[in-house]
Amino acid sequence: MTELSALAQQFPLLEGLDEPGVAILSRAKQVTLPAEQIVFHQGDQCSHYIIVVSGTVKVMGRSASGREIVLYRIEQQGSCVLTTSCLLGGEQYPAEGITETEVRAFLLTATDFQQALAESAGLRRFIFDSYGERLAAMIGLVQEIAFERIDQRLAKYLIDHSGSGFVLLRSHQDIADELGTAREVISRHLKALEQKEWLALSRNQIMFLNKDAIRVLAKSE
Amino acid sequence: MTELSALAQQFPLLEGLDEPGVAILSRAKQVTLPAEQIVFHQGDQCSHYIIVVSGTVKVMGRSASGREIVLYRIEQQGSCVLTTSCLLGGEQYPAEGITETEVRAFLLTATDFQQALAESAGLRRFIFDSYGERLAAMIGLVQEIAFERIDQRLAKYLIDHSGSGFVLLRSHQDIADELGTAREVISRHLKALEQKEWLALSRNQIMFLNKDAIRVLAKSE
DNA sequence: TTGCTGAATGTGACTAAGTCACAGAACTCC
DNA sequence: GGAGTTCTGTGACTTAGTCACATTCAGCAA
Repeated sequence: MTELSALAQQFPLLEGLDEPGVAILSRAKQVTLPAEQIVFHQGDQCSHYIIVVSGTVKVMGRSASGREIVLYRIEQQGSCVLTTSCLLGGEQYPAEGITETEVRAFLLTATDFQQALAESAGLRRFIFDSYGERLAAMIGLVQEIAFERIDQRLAKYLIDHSGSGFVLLRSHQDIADELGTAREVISRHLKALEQKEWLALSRNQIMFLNKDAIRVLAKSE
Repeated sequence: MTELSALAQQFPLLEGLDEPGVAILSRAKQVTLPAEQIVFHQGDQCSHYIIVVSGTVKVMGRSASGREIVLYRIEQQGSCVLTTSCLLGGEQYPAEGITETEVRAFLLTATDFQQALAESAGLRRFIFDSYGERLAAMIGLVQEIAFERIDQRLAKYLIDHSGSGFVLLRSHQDIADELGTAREVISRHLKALEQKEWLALSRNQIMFLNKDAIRVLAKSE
């Protein structure tokens, strides 16, 4: 319980959480996972419900031919997972989860999870919100893949993953895996942007020369 | 209430539903929508939670250039919607819903919906299950679009939408809109299948000559 | 029956994306 | 400073998507 209250500072969910919710969370197992750790495989049975306290978990799909695509991220400060559907439906994970950073998380058993849904309005709300965000994001992703051009999606990626910086340290393969396409495709588009003098490329590094132009490309095309 | 019990026969959810659940559903507005009716637009605010009793609602996205893709269907006998996330988060629909057949449905207000979550284990279970199925289906769809070839997806479509019959009445445009691609692409692939003598094509009609071959194509390729 | 109209389908030419098979560069670690 | 690994570049080719039409078909009206 002291540990819980230590967490509260960095974990807004806990602040003002109702009594039953606190009780359930204090029963939960707390785990710390190192970076690059596989949290669940495609095809695994789910056994626990995960609430991420800090760090990020990347959820991705993999094709037979070895291509990958990032479906979404379970982000720092609170979101949760598709564990839900598996847990309740007893189904298998349709995707793979990998920590990107060190991750601290709560693990709830199926029973505790059901109880959380039944008894804690706060947790219920939290779980539903995460679920909803995820579904909306997936709908957006489907439309992006189906309708948008790679150069625009690439621009969006560059903007989203560079924050306010002017250098992005990432290999072409990393980017291809995020967007669900082939490395060559990314290499060629990056090269085209370099020829426009919007970027400067070197091994594992992309430097922005004209970030505004990229930003415009990311918006509408 | 008499009306409710009349529904119970065809609507498994009601059978054995707990007391609070029945109370909430009996307060719900029941509506009947004609076929081809728009249920919600992309960008609409959500105001109600929908539970479909009979008929199907098709949920689809639309691109700037006019292409469409079917995200999923809200099916006969019970499933529900992404209304959930909008309702709770006060967000907008990221997609468009259209009835494919005449549809009978319950509409719950946001308040009743919250109450259903809090008080009825049966409804909560129902809502969560639908949610989970949907999310899993969307994850599958992302991977299908990102990784699978059109001919395989087309074959899958033909098999899934023809049931046990040997004729499918559908235009090429309809199929393209379902799969999120262009009509010409579908026309060409269908023609290729006709040349293999697996199909016979005529206006608005596809006849199977070798359904097993199509079935094989749908599986692995 | 004929002719009109709108919807559905066919086709060629072209651009974009994805695959395959390498070649070459750049880093890491003895 | 090699050796091995990872990353990037490139050409040739297949598949998918776009564009601009031509053609065909069904239904209806004259």
